[in-house]
Amino acid sequence: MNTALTVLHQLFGYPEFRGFQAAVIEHVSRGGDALVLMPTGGGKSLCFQIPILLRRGMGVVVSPLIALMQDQVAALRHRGVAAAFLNASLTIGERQRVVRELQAGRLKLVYVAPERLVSPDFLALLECQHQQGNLALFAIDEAHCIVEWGHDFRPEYRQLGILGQRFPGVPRMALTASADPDARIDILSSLGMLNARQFVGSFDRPNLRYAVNNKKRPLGQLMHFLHRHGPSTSGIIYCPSRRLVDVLAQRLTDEGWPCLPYHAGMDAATRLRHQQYFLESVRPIMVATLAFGMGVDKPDIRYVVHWAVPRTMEGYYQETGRAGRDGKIAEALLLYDFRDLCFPVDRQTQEKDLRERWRALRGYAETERCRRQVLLAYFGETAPDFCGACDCCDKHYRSWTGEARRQSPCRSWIMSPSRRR
DNA sequence: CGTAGACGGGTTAGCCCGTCTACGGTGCCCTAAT
Repeated sequence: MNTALTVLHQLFGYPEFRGFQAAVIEHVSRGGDALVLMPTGGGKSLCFQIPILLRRGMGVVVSPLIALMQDQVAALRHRGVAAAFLNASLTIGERQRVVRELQAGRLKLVYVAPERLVSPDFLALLECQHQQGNLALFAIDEAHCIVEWGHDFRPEYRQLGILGQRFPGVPRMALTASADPDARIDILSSLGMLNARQFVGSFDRPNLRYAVNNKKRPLGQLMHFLHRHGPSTSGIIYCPSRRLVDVLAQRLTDEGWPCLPYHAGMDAATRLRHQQYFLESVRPIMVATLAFGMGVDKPDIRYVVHWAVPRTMEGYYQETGRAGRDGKIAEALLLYDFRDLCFPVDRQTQEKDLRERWRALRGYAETERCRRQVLLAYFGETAPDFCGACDCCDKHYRSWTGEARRQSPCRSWIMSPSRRR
């Protein structure tokens, strides 16, 4: 491990490894497969970058977004590492140049989307390297995409198992910040990696305060919340539809709040501009669909509000997890209406029992117990009965009207998900 | 669940109204035709 430590010091400039980084790196550098679960900001990238640097040949990193590839490659190049990405943001000429470098063995890391990775042309390229013993490692970053996107949205995510068949002997890792025990099994079986060693860190984010308000007059509740935080505090408001994003952003703007909309129906230039404004705090409130967030690394986001229940607990954990990266107190508020639970049903949830998903979200929103405990229990983690920092634990917590936090859980008992089809 | 758009029936002018159905939200990839 001395060499890993040397790389850490000299290339990345960190004094020491955190958590189980060193254990992962040792295991993978020796050729083992691994599943790594680490909260965002826990240093996941190092877990595959260092083994790639230590092993012979080139590492292939599967990444879901061009923006993520660009960020990571820029950071690596800045440190003098021969890294590149191969994707549609490059011109044909640039792509050809990257391919030539890859063939010549001059690249240490290459980042690609799953769509390209499983294409016959790219597999043939890798085959050639494999025969020369030049494949160091496959890393599937943001591996929860296999579960969340692979079923209907980006099916290539479920074809990555081909790596184990085509390139035997090359170690593989899957890395993510959110996967419950079922999702972990799904990821590993889909990749054909059930024997991989699992490294599971704690999901707890101690500086996040969780709260749920029953949704009554949501705009009023939101305004109250925003006033409490003030106009120069940065936050994200997640909405369930593009239309609602547009309407709400306009409404808040009319009321004088410095906010901007963000969703995938907007043109690329506008989206980029709005993201830049948000990161630079010129417009500290982002009203967005779930399109906004992956790869957004703004440390001082002080709150995340959900206008409606998100689609999954993983989604809720990821979206709220974008607050408080700086370690200071941040708030996660959910405006809960039971009826919002009933709409987002997609193909993925047919596989993982709909009732299960439904029960988890409802259980979180309606619990009388500590919300942190409920959230962590979903990810298979035990936690104390009392965190002292969620609305259930904090006796002084009052919802926007000042009423006691405990409210009757609307019409919850009448309907059940089985009513749907 | 809520909503928007399509459709058909009842009429007799261009149109209102009820009912039914699909959809909501994510991003890679430019793989064929001028």
